Amino acid sequence: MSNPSGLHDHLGYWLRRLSDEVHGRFEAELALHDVTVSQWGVMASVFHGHDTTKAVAAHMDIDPGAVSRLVDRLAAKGLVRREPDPASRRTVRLVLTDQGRLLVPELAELADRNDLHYFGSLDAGQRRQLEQWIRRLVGEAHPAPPPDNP
Amino acid sequence: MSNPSGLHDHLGYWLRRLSDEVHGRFEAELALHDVTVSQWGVMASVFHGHDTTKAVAAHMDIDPGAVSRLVDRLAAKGLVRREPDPASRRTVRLVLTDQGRLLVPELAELADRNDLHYFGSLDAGQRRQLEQWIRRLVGEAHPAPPPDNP
DNA sequence: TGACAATAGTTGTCGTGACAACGATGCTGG
DNA sequence: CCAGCATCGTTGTCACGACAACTATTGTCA
Repeated sequence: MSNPSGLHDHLGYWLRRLSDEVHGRFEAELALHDVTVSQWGVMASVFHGHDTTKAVAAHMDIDPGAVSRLVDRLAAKGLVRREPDPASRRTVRLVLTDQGRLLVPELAELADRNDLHYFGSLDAGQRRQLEQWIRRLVGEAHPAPPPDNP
Repeated sequence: MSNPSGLHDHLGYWLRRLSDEVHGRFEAELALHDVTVSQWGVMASVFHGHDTTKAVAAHMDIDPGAVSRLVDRLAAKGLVRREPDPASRRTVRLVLTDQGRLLVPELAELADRNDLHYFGSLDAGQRRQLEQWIRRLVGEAHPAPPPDNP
């Protein structure tokens, strides 16, 4: 037995490895549309009704600061717009431009295909099992942060 | 059915999510020793005989450029040294300092515990199954780049 | 109501990793 | 032998995400 343990002895390493690969391939596909994976995440979030910096950050599980800068880049490409919220001057409403809205289904298609490309070799049951494990493990270690109750 | 698909509909998303969490918690543990996860990766690699920029990059599956900068930071902390290779002036030998070598087993211990913290709720069989799937999926999409045959 | 706390968003700074360009060195075949 | 190619390492540049500090606003409660 090799003491101390090495990189490859940890599931965490293989997890990152697979995650990076899936991400990397998707990134390459999206590049043809001049969009990154994270940027797609923002667009998809807004499309599905998470139209605020905070909401997008929560949905994507990343930092609001990161979202802010992602929106900067999407705005520069004319895919997303920031609009004032009539109800509060503190919040910013995120809106897809026409161009952006048209792009979303196309990119979602790519996302679906990418998922299938990587997990297609598992049968439906295995895939369900894998997803179930992952979703269970996610958050299991959380001290359960209370969700925003509006 | 919601057309188009959203973020959470993809296994790739949950994979990244779990990977980030495992990584994030480990990062916090390592921070007490003033080391990052990637930096630990380099130290562990060197400890186990991958004592070259290229070798470390291959072992960690990241860019050689990234390794170079990680070594910069580790060198600044006095954990790793760059030494000339007697056999070739083109290669750089990476060496753990005494301080660095002493740290490795301690950090490996943390890595082990972190893995257990996240995957400990799966029984041994499930854990084996999960690792087997992940390792199979990694590289399955590769066009199989020929490894360096020395 | 008016001070104080909480919240939304942005920005500064850091470490990371991909990709590409580059310089230095080593290798190989004519 | 040496011209040209391959390889190693480093560096420039970009996008990303964490954390923290800060501004502007909104909410609370005494």
